[in-house]
Amino acid sequence: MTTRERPTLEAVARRAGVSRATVSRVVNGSTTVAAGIRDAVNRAVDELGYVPNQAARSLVTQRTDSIALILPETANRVFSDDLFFPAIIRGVGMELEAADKQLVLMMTGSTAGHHRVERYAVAGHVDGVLFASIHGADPLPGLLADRGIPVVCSGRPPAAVPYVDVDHAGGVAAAVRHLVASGRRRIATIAGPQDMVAGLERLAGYRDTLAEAGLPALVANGDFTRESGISAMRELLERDPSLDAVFAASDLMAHGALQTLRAAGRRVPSDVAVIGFDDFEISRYSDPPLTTVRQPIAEAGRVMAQLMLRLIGGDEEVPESVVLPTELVLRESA
Amino acid sequence: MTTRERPTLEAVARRAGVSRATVSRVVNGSTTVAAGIRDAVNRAVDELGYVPNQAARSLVTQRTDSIALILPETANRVFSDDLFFPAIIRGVGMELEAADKQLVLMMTGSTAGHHRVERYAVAGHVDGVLFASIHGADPLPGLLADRGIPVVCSGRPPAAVPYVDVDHAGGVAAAVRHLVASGRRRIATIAGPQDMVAGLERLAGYRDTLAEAGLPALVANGDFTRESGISAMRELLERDPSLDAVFAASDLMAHGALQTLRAAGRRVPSDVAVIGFDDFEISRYSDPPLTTVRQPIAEAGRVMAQLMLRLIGGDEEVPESVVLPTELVLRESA
DNA sequence: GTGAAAGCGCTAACAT
DNA sequence: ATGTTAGCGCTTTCAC
Repeated sequence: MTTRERPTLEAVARRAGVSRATVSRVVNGSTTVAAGIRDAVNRAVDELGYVPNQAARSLVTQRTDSIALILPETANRVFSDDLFFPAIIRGVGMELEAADKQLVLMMTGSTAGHHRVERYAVAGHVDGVLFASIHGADPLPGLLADRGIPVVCSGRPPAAVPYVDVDHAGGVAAAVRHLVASGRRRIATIAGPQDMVAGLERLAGYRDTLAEAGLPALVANGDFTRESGISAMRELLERDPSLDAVFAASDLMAHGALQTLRAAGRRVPSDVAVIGFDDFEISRYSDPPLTTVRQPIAEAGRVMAQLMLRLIGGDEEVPESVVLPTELVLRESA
Repeated sequence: MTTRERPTLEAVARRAGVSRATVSRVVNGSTTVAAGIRDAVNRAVDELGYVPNQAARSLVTQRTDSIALILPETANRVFSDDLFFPAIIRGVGMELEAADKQLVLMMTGSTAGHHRVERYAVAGHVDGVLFASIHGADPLPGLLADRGIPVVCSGRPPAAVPYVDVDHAGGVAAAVRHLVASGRRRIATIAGPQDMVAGLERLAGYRDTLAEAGLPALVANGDFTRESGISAMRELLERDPSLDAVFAASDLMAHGALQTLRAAGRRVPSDVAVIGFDDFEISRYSDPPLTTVRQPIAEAGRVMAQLMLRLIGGDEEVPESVVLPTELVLRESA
């Protein structure tokens, strides 16, 4: 390892024949420096390959210019073929890049991970914390907010912090109404995890819309994964062989349902209509292509990042919440 | 914003009636502190909710306990349905978590991003840098290494830095030999991008193994994406309608090829055998399920992280490279 | 417009 | 075993 000595402000100052203060001004783009001196300093910076030491700078400015995005899941879950996290990371990443902030990704499936994140944020490693999804009554967002750390959540959070969400109820209502309108009468659902806002609200939307139409509910539980979709669909077929439609709270579960239906000899959509939720790429390539509710996940990520930047910027007018629209996308499965 | 004052070492010391040095010792787990004092200090820490300021600590220790993982792609590419990056992130993440190091993910599709990363690393924000995949003769790994920053790459890098790779040639040879052994004689390939080691070596492996068997090569170019697989397969069918097998350098391209073949009325595997490379989940769910070369991507990530930890730890014996085995996984498509 | 000087909060010699 | 002291590299008043 070369472990070459990094040049300091001091070294640049000596080389340019000025004081440390002046070098600092030039490096930070202050306008009150004579052009000649500025050029001399810049030359010295280039020659020495000087880059400011971030720790020293943070120590005095109390800023790090980086933002954490917390994914409260294990790495296995975050980077499964569930494309929710990738999308939200993409959205947040684009926005932060534009603002020249560094994105620090943290996965916290374990309790130990949870603790690490808390310490990390409180230690001042980041200027703010974004939460990508929340399970149950996770205390972390509230804890950090109490510590004075700017926090923004995706999905309604258990604490009073700003959040961004999508219109689950509206999307589900559109899906279920579409099924009803096309003559389906035994409409089942495969619900998402009931410790997450997305799971809860999609199930509630299903129940409400069915009740509105005077139709009975039929619910099996899943956890958004394909495997859970496969087994939930089996359970549903067993409990009501006459069902003629199913709304799955995620595309992956809908995809699993498709497999179970095929294995059971049911045709989609003639025997059973299927609708998913997400509009991931998989829904275009499944057999048959999946009718689904599109939710703007990357957009939600962007908006989260925007809110965070405003919080950090000391903006007083930051909205408490932003809800983005969803949209039913019709394909062959329903 | 509560922006509550964070307690400092000084505050804890006053409260516990000891010196700052003693508090520092307790906080950092030094054993040379009397039990009574240690308890008093810990009590003060708890009461005040003290957490060490990371910037101050880094400034003196010259360590940050975080490691960057560079993904030299746009966010769109990293988190497409190409599961290469997720797998490597998972592997790296697990290993670093076990070592209590923080993983900092950075995507650098743009040139601007490239520059940001260089400054970030040189500014001492991280103790070392991992590269997840390299395009062409990317100068960044070499640049950072020259600066004295520990670097580990995935895939043979353009500079003399330690790297981890998988046995592309061996996997491809197994695939092509399997096709030859099952009687195929017009074996085409859909190659990966030729500015990446993985693309180059898989194509070379294809050419070598075919030459060995005395069969002619037929090559179309792709970029690992499904779309490129679709169009490359069209091109191949046009150039040689009699082809009876195709080896695609990625599962996604193989999946695209499957679609084109179906659209063209060819049956798989009876008319045309198809083999992919990756063994992503998609290969189990495609129609028909895909024979493919399994590469241990997550494992490669783990090994990268291990090498990095050893570099940082000052280990003299760090190997220059580690090559992991690949394996042909037989399914219905070939 | 530029320099001198005072810390930011912490760790690590060195004394005791 | 504990305290004293000297910085780590930078930004930022405050003088000039």
